[in-house]
Amino acid sequence: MSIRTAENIFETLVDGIVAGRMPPGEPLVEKALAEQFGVSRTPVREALHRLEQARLAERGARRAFFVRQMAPDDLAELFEAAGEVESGLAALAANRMSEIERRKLEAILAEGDACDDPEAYGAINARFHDTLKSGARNAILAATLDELNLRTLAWRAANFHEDASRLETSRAEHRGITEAILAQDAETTRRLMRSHVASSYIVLTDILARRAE
Amino acid sequence: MSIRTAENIFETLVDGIVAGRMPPGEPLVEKALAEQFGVSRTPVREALHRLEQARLAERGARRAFFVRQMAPDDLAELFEAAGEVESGLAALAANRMSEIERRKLEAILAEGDACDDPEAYGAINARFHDTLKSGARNAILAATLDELNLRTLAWRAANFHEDASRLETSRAEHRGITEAILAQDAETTRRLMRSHVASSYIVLTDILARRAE
DNA sequence: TTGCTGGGACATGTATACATATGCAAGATA
DNA sequence: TATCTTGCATATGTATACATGTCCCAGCAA
Repeated sequence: MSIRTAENIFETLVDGIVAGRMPPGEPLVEKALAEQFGVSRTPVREALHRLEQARLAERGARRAFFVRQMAPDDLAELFEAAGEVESGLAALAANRMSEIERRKLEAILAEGDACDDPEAYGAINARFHDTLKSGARNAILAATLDELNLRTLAWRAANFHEDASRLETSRAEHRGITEAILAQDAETTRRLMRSHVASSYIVLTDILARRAE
Repeated sequence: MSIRTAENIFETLVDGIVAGRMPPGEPLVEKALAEQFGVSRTPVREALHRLEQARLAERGARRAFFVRQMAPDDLAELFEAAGEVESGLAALAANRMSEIERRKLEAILAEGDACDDPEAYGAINARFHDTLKSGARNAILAATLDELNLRTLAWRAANFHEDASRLETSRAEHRGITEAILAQDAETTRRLMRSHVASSYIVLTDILARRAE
């Protein structure tokens, strides 16, 4: 695997941050990264600027780059924002999903019910949310959610891994959302999805609080 | 006014696009812009990449940059997305605005009622929306709306200027939103704001349709 | 001891030269 | 004549050298 383009470098860095290999606060120095990837500073520089715009990197003294560090308040805002956007998408999806997509959603729900492995469930969970996202027929709003989720992912990865205890709750929430969508009840769908995202935020803060003890 | 930094070039280009001086489809060539601004290609290149990320520029053949051209469907999606985000912000604001902010909102409303100049009303309108945006206490969601609005602004500027006929309708919608906020009724606020944004979209498409005749 | 000042180190910012890719047109060939 | 090839024009992509700005620390003075 040879990294030669700015695009590849950007993706590699995003992956490193989202996966937690590059923890918040880690310095990102153009020259060092250039040597590491075997390229000049130019493409690295471009990748770092894109990271900054994606809010995955921030700048400190000497305008130096670092992997972004988020305060707890920022995290609350981030999840709240993601909740508003994703619940908007879900409400649109309730009105617009095709019969085939509704069937697919039910199938994914059933798959989740039959799954006890947290890691596999994570993949099913992603497909559930992706189905709603594409069912909303709004690529711009979907891209907006993706941008926000990239940041929540980065935070989660740096702090904790999937928790099996939440599995049953998540299943129940997904079931409620699915039922609201099948009933084409947009406002109920919106409310339940907002609550679902908020609930995942609460789980996260609980884990952090327990760890702090 | 001497332009020397990438930041300044970016802002200058954004302003040119949003104000409609650089119409959709206009080619953005690194070398030509560099000469025009009296700098090298490097900062221009950086500015163009930022424009691309802000979705104000797009790339065509030879990876060349152009001022972004939006299809009517994209415009519908864009306004729908902005409506979801801004209505979310408004709903949050209904629960969170301070007494002082509520008074300010009423004052701005009264100011708008007493104003008949479309251009001055535009400024008052902006203050109305800004007050809600800051009242929501979520900087991330507010920034998300700003990004989307930059794109709607670019589109509007390239196509039409403020229309006096909509003034009375806008006033009535603002009044409804304000009343819902004073009543701390988040869900009504959300609904009215979504409808308000949709209404401005309809006005825009009407103007375009009439022009096409 | 404390505070100010100047220089050096180090990071990003910019300029410029060269590399690469692609669309287009002209010309050769079937 | 139609098509394929080849070369050029032109745009961005990358490498490298130099410019700029700021933090830090050493050293001197009050």
